[in-house]
Amino acid sequence: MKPHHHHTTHRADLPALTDRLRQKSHKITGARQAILEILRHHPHPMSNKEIFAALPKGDCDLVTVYRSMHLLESMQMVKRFDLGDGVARYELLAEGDDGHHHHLVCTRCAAVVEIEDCFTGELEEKIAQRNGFKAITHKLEFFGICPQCQ
Amino acid sequence: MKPHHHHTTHRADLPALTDRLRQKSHKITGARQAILEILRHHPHPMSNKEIFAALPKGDCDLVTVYRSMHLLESMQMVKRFDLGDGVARYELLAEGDDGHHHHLVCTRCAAVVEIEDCFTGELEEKIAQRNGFKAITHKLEFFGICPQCQ
DNA sequence: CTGAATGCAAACAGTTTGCATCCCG
DNA sequence: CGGGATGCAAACTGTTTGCATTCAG
Repeated sequence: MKPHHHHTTHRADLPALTDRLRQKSHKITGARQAILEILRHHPHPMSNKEIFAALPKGDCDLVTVYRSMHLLESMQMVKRFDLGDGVARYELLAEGDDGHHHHLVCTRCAAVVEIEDCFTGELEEKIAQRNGFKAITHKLEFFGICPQCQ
Repeated sequence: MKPHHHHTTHRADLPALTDRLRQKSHKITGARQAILEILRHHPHPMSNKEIFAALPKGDCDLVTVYRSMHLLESMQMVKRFDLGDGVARYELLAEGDDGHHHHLVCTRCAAVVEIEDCFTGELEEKIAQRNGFKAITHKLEFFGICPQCQ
């Protein structure tokens, strides 16, 4: 039985992460290390502003967070999620992980639960064929009221 | 066999639409009629700016479009969709229709196809129970490359 | 006539960009 | 030392708000 990925995937150590930067000849800067360190300790999607706020005070500029997240996304070291407000949020990806999973978001308190379940590939294939589309992907997020807020 | 809803649902005539405004004692203004008329003739989700652009020149202010769409959404006369960019888009709803359907969006040309299929309610129930959430809903959108763009 | 609806200007939030300076490799 | 990375200011987009004016009922 293949071990569950789950949140252990977020626990790659910092050297392993910076190595991935080095391999693509990007510089290992203080800002990037600090950002990766934040993401490593945070299992749920974080917005740029949240990352910035979590950073040791004045560690880098908010703009640098934006630029870093773009870089990390293009390297597939993080995955971007849209949770319905117009705010980009990111989660660290394990190497080789495509990060395909979904979230269950409380509409009252914004608590987030990771969801591994998904519908079968058949549905996607059917939709692709019927409409002649290729390379189909999907975005799926669940919303509801969490136990605490009920 | 129940007749397919599909886009015929968008074809309610203007008087029927304005009646729904009247019933809730909202005023039937030129701007609102013009906006409803645009939506009626447009089967796919439209952004505020697109609606504004489609309006007979200078028919109303962009701000009025925003305010009108909020009103129509609160009355459940339109449904809001998020297609992944941070832009709100709206589709007219038939009376009593909850508008639950999804879209298949071309990532090259932004063409949109309405999708009626969805996964079974079982999945949602399972997720609700497992996590103790209530009143679960979901947002689901498909992305791919349309026949023309391939 | 009266409150709801509108137009206009301005504020806001999230994000991107230009440019001079800085610092990793 | 050189080019990528950063900070700062400013632009940009989508959206919201305040306020005086207008108009549907």
